[in-house]
Amino acid sequence: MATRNTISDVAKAAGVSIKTVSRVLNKERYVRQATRDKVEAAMAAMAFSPSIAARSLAGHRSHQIALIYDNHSPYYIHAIQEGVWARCRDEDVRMLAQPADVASKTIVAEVGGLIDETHVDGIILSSPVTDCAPVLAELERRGIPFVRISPGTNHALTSSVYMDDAQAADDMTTHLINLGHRVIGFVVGHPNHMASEQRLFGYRRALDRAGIPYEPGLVHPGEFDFASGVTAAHSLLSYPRRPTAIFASNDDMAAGVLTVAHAKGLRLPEDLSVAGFDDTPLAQLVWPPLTTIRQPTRDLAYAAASLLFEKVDGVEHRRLQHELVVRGSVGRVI
Amino acid sequence: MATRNTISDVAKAAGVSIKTVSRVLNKERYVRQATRDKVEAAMAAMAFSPSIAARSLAGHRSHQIALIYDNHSPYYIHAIQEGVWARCRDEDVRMLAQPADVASKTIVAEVGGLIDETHVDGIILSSPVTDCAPVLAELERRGIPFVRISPGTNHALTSSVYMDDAQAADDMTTHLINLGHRVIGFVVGHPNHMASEQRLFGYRRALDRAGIPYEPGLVHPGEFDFASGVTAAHSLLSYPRRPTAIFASNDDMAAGVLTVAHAKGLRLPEDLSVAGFDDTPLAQLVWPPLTTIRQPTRDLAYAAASLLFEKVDGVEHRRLQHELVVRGSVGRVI
DNA sequence: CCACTTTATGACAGCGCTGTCTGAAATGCC
DNA sequence: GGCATTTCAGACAGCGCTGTCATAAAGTGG
Repeated sequence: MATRNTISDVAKAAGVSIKTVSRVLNKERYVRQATRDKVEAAMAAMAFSPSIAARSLAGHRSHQIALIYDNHSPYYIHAIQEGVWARCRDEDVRMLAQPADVASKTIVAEVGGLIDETHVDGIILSSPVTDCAPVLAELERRGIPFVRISPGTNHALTSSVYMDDAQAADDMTTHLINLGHRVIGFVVGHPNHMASEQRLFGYRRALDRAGIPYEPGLVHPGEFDFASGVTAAHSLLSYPRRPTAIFASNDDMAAGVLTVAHAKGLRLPEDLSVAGFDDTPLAQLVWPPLTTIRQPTRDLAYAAASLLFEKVDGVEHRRLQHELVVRGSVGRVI
Repeated sequence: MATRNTISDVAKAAGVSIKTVSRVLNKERYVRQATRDKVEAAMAAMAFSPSIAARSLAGHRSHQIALIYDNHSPYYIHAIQEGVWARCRDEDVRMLAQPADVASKTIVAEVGGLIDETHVDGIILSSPVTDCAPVLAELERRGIPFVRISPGTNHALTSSVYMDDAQAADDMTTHLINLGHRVIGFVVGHPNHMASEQRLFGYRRALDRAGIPYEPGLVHPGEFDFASGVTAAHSLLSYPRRPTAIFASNDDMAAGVLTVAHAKGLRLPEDLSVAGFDDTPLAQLVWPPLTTIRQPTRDLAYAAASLLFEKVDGVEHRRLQHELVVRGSVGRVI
């Protein structure tokens, strides 16, 4: 096992001082182009990669950021990780992916420990950690920069990226209404997620605008997972005023609705239209493929990382556009 | 922003030297219980977390390991990350999740850079990085410990955890044969993954044993994604000797087959039985739910991390058991 | 009771970088 | 040309820990 290459080795090879190597590494000013080239050639020749440990210890930066999430949808996490990671890669920064549990009493200690241990330069929070008050307070207390992805609360607090969940749910509901549906079931999302409320709000707003009275019996709680979609579907399909369409707050729950409909021998979408939300890959893996809302998850994550790196003065909120994706699971009412 | 707590602060608070604090931190011998208690109380009181940077720089360990993957199934990655992460947590070690691209020419440089930058103590490779020869050579050259999850090659090289893909595919094929199927289509997995060959091998072995001749026209290439399942299904279902069952090498492709079958108006499983592999959550989100092979992904990852931490002398290969999961997508031939 | 081992603690260097300070060379301006 | 300013490069301390070595206290055996 060869011993590690250090900037001293690079300096020796390039015939400069270690400080000059450090300058090149950090893209600082005041290095002649010729010197810079020499140093870069030396680094390339010995495949030098600087020690993050030494850099964090000596300097003010660690070249690392953390992504904290507590979400049980693998698709969502995967997209979020991918987006943040891609942006980090551009910036030569390492991403630490950190699962957490917002329900745990030790979450603040865990986040604090993470920061102390790793010296991360900044943090990206994804929903629902975005709305975990103790965590937010701790981050503020420490003065560490952070950006939130799709937060539900305290929009003025810090930078964030988001999409308009209410408008998206409104769009979908309106789409259903335009196709003739008047009795539309709705499956609410997980209560931990603020987006759940937003989506419900959008559903109600669209009904209001169309002059369709809101009917609590048509709204069923859920938890963003397949099983709760199944439960909700059973309940909604046995409601006296049986819905001609069910709009689930995410694709997993919509898949649950689909399964129940299949099991009951309903023809889709003739007997029942089903709409989802998120446009996860799952939406195209079920039958019929789901009409859903495309949530730009990966792009939200990418934008969040951008915001963090740009160290925007003050606070910036960047909204990304959703999109109604029409597939086969929703049809005109007969 | 309070300035960081260091072991000097802890030492002062506990009335001992920093070295003693270090000893407690590292669970070294030669610290009296009373002293240990004092130090631990002081650490708890100030919520002290040691700097990984300082520890890696000063010592031989970094308390970090890396998980390298190149897999496009979010479910798989999620399960792998979860398993490794859980084991790391027990050990107070940080997991760095690192995506990679086995097809890239720079992958060796990237892995090398990761090691140099982060000083990781060990590495876990998941398929197909497990079989990327240049990466394996580089790790060997550096003498860094690593464990492979479900490798397809060089079983003698280093420790690994795996399941018996061939036997699992054999089990599934035999299950289909037992239900009366004689014309069984097979969708092969991604050529980068050695498991693909294994599964094909198991399929052929089961046919052989049952005395059913192997028919190349019933085997179609795939890439482990939904789209290739669709393509394969179109091809297989228009084959002159139309199969009564299609066995796809993973659930995503099986979902593709299902979709085509629905689109063609086939009744499932009466007109066509469809089997998957992996038992990802997806298997239960489609209709009919997939008969598939449960792959203990999370447990494989957990076991891999265990193997890494146990620093087993020499090489150990730990096999985990698969399971045939019977659901509604496979039926008796009529 | 003394030499010897085992247990328990501390002093101090140094890991590989960056920040600060200092000084020399190059450049601009009248 | 002379002086201020900008550009470029190096010396050196020190970040927060661990490894090594030194030293002290406590046990052990004849």
